[in-house]
Amino acid sequence: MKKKITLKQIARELDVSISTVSKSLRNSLEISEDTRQKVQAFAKFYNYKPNNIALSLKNRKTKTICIIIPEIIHHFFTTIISGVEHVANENGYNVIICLSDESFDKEVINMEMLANGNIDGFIMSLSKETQQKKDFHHISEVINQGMPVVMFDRVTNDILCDKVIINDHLAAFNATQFFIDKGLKKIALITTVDYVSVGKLRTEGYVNALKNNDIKVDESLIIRIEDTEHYEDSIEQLLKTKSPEAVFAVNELFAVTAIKVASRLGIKIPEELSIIGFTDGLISKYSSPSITTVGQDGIKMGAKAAKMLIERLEAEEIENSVGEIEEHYRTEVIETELVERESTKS
Amino acid sequence: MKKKITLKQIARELDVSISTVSKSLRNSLEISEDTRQKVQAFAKFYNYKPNNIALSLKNRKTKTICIIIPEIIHHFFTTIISGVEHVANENGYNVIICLSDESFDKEVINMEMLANGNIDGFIMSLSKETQQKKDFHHISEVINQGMPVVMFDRVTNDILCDKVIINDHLAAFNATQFFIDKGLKKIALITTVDYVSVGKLRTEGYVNALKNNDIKVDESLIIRIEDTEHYEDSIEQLLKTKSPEAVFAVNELFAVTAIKVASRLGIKIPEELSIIGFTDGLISKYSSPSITTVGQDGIKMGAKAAKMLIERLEAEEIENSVGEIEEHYRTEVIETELVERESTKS
DNA sequence: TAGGTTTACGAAAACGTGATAGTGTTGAAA
DNA sequence: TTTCAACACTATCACGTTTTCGTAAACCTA
Repeated sequence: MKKKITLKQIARELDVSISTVSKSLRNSLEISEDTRQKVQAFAKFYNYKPNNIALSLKNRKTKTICIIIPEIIHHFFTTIISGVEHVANENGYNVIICLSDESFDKEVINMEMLANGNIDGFIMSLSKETQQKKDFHHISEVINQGMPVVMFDRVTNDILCDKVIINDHLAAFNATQFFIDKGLKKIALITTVDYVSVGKLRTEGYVNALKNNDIKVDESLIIRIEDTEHYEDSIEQLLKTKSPEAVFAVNELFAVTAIKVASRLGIKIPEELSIIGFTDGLISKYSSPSITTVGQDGIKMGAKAAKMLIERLEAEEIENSVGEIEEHYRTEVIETELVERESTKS
Repeated sequence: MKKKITLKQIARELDVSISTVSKSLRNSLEISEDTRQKVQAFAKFYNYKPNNIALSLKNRKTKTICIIIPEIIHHFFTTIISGVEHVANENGYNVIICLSDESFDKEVINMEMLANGNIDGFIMSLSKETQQKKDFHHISEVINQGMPVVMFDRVTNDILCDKVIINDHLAAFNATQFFIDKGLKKIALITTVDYVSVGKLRTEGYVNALKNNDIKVDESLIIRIEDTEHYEDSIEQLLKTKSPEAVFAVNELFAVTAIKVASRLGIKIPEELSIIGFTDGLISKYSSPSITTVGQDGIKMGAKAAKMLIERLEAEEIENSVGEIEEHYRTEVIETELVERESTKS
């Protein structure tokens, strides 16, 4: 077992100073051709590679970014990671992932931990608990220390920073309008409780679409699901007692569950019931019937977020030498599109 | 914007030495009660937290581990991450993820990059390309430098290290035997090309189960799918021309595709065709009919791998002070179980 | 040959921390 | 009065880099 070699060891071995070794390896003109070659050959032979931690300490940057997500066993977040990772790697950055497990405390601990030098910036989506508590001090603190943060999907207006979102409101509006255009009026909504920002926005989009078409909003057609809940029964109740013509579900799981329940009840899809879900994941694609869904491109979203973060990081470097910091935060909107499949009439 | 404060700044501010500050904060008895309190109050007020990078440099360990996976948009690997992350966090470790995208080069680059001080150890599953090339020099090099590696799922015998696997052979054997016990004999296999280690093992398990029951292995009932391939047609061909009674697929996607094709062809499941997949992911669960599958507990597997790695890291610390290193590598086998659902007769 | 310039290298500081080894003052025991 | 210990703190080093500054020696110029 041969441990990694350091500049110091090379210096001792070749009987020159550490500076000389360092300069030789960086091809400084200060060093004679002779010495340079000697050092480089030696370094190559012993497979010298600079220690990244030492470099991080010296340069005050780690070339590592952290992405905090509420859940990883969730196709959407997986695609986000994929997008982030790709862009990060292209720019020489590593990615640390942290899972908040939808918990406020874990989110705080992770951020505080990593903010102490480990990383250069954060990309994050808020946990449910954080959104519920509306406590964002850990985020503002980090930003205050000069570390850039980019939020995506589940964001908040209480924090000023770069953001990447989809237009949840519009997407839900369009999905609902899609039903209406097909002549369907009794449209049910399966959504989350209101503190989940995207759930709330999607609910609003649904409501507005109905209002816009002079359709009365029937609260009994709307079910709001708490996360822990066993929601299959609620959906069954809805389909049985209300027999809606269409169901708009704010995520994949709700949509596929609606399909399961419907087929158990002998309701034909899409003839008797049309269904649109949210998030174009594997489930929607491989379910039978496959599910028409609002596609949100996680890869694009993750890539955008990473790009914004890295741009800010590189900009910082210049600013640091120049002087004043330009704090102009942007909010990027990623477009959605309705992916039509078998769960809706064509 | 107030940047993070350092020991040095506190020292200057309070007009004491850096050592005094450091010791005060670590509650050293060398420092008077008075000074200690003063320093601690000041540090708390300015929210002092030690810089992790500096600590890493000093202690020669980063409390960070890296997990390299071939793909993230894949439920199994996602559960692995989840398992690793959980155990890592419990033990105060951070997790860096790297995606090899099934590419040998990316795997090498990632490892070489991070091996230079960034992390304390690796958890990895080989990329397809690496398995194909059978080139593992990057891994042995890292191990040679004294950095522990734990391999999971896609492993190789060419490298000596800790491993976590499932008994792919036995799992496939049992799944096939399950069909046979139901009186099915014409059993098709949808598998991967042979260089994917797990694919190969599962194929062998299938073959052995047949042989064990004196059923002739019919090569025309076996299709081997290259990753890039558009495999839907091959499956359709198989079902149409061979009309098997059962299909054993070595992953979820192959299984669900077989179901799609079968229902398009009007083949009734499970009456005319039984299907068993591999990996108990969301697709198997939410497909209609839902898919009977060989469940491999990714969370348990990831957790085990993380535990093995961390144990080795903590052991190293002791060894370093004691002397000789005990290199006794273990291979843990995670049990699988058949999750029966609608795609097989009960 | 004195003065200046180039060449080729080394010393030291800095990044932030923690451990080890000192140091000066005080008070008490011999 | 001397000696020694206890106390409360400081100096220094080390981790591995890079970079700035300094400086011998060699060379050139007038």
